Amino acid sequence: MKKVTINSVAEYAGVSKKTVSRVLNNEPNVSPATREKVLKVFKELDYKPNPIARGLARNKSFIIGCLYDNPSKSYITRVQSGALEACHKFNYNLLIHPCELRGDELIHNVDQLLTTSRLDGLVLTPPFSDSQELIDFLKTQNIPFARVASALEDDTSISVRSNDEQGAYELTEHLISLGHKEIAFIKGHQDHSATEKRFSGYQNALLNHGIEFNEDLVAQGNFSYHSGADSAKQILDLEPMPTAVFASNDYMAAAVLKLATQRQLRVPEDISIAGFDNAPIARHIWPGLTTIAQPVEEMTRQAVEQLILQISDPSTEVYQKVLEAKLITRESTAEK
Amino acid sequence: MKKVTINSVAEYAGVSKKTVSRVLNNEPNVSPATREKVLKVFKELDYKPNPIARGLARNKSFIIGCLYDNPSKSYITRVQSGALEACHKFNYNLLIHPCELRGDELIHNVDQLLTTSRLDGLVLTPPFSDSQELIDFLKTQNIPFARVASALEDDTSISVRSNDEQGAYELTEHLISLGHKEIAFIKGHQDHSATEKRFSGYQNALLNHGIEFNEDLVAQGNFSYHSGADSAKQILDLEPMPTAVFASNDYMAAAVLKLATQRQLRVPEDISIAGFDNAPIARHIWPGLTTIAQPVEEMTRQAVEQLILQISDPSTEVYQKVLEAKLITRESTAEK
DNA sequence: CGACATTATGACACCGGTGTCAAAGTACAT
DNA sequence: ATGTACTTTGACACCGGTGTCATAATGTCG
Repeated sequence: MKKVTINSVAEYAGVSKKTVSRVLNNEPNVSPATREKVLKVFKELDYKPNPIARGLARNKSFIIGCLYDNPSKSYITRVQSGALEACHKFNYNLLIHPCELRGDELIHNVDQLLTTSRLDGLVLTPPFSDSQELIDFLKTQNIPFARVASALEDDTSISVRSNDEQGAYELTEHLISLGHKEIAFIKGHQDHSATEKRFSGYQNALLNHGIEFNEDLVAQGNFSYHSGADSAKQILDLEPMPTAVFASNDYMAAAVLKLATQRQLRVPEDISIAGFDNAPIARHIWPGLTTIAQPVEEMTRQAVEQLILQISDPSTEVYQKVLEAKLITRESTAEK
Repeated sequence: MKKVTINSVAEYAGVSKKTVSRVLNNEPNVSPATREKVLKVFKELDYKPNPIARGLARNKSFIIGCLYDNPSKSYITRVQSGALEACHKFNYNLLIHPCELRGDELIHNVDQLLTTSRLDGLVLTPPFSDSQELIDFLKTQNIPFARVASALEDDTSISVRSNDEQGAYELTEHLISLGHKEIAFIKGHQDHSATEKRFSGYQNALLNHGIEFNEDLVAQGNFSYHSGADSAKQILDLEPMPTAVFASNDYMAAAVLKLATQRQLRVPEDISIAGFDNAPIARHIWPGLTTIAQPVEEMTRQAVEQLILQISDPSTEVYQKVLEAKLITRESTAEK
């Protein structure tokens, strides 16, 4: 079986390569008769244009890269799923590239990625979307990129995030409205801008409701389940024990719930627990976790969609958007 | 800033394109002096070969595609992580492509994928690795592929799986050894070959220990948490209630645990629960789930590695391997 | 030192498309 | 019939590499 290329199609149809190319790309100035004829040959020969050849000619790959370094599997898959949705809408494909934020390796690693696969653009997810160093590098490389879920101020690059501060504020307010005053807080990873945002949401809610902020109630996590387990120990060992715990994501909240249950504490009767993200685990455990739903897929979908628009027309205005986060109450929080 | 291509390098170094190409690919027959000179120019101009051009000339993309349709996020990320490990070892990249098994769309969808991105090979994960239709199609397309975690017999394609039947057998035996006789079973998705394997492992263990198989104790799930919740209801409503439940994966087991806890049943005192896969959730909940650890990353890593070897040398012998599954006991199972 | 093998190098076609531009064809007004 | 504008088409260069093959340079040996 011989390969079907634009040349064989042209020969078979009795027209020039260029005319075939015109039909292929729906370009104008092809007579209906010719177009018809070529299309028929496409079918007959089952012609499939070679994307690599096209890529070479147009200097495009129709591939978007997705960078991440995140312990949460569900977060990653949600990001991927949103990105894929946008990609497929525009006939792009998605290449995934997990790598580590830390170390001088990062820039080199990304450079390597760009070298080995001509990506048309890059989606950055936290913590990369917060890395000024990486952003600067990508600008020098002149490669389009979009940032997801980053609070970092940079109005020259596409950014879609959700309102972390607002979300944390609402959740804290929810706990306060249930009568809680000693509300412990588990912080996220220091490299994520969301970490500080969520923390200030918590602090501001306390402030506005006349509750004094107590540093002893704050534990430093890093978004991983493991760090949540450590923080849980620290918090549940406090005397007096706080009546509520607000963890910066659901995995850490799940870790608190696990330890609490192990210690025969009743949740929410003895202690209320809340998370952030509305990860699947939040509803896979009992009691279900009160949390803040962050529209991860939607953020990524929009970011990638805008990225692709930016790629096709670099003069497109830079898109920056903040989506709403939403409180979801489940069984893990209750009146004090 | 002008683009640095093989031509500019050649000109600058005062040699021909071809010589530059030789240096680039570490081909022999280049004098040390020339090689040195060209390498120096690479550095000076910061030359990066264009992978697309190379791809066109060699008819290769250095990209592997990964196909999946799986409700388990952790499974997907584990698959990806194993695949990436192998890819990066050989300087390949990974393109992900979730799609649905059902419907005539599948073949068309995959065909589309192959058309829009010249993949060098494809990794199939369940249920695709079990789809004879897809396998046949890929063979006609002459595109190399490797199957992960599939019990489907096909010794002409690369396959790495774990011993599902053995794993299920051991787990069931574990429950029996704890004194359980009424052991409910939740089956997985019908399209996965692992589903039947795990089921027969369960049945054989019962048989070999003189316990009569009782069809009423079997519920049909599909590996999703949701289906686990439905099956859990069915099983926990049985009278008398079984003393143990073996779910075909950890998500479904977690659903059983959740419902049991909701109903104030004590696990494992009132009922033992076990899963399969050793997904993260198995240790993120309390009590931790007794389960079977399946080396998902390792399976995928080996599969992709072999796939790449196959790509570089089609005469390579077809690799087929069965890895061991391992029993992990946690707190969710105990003496009857 | 000449005959011959071996190594080093470059010219050129090629991979399969797209972009540019000129030429040919067609429509319509004068 | 002729001029003009517009549509349709193809020739050819080009994207940035690799493969083939001829030729030039070097090494080896009697």
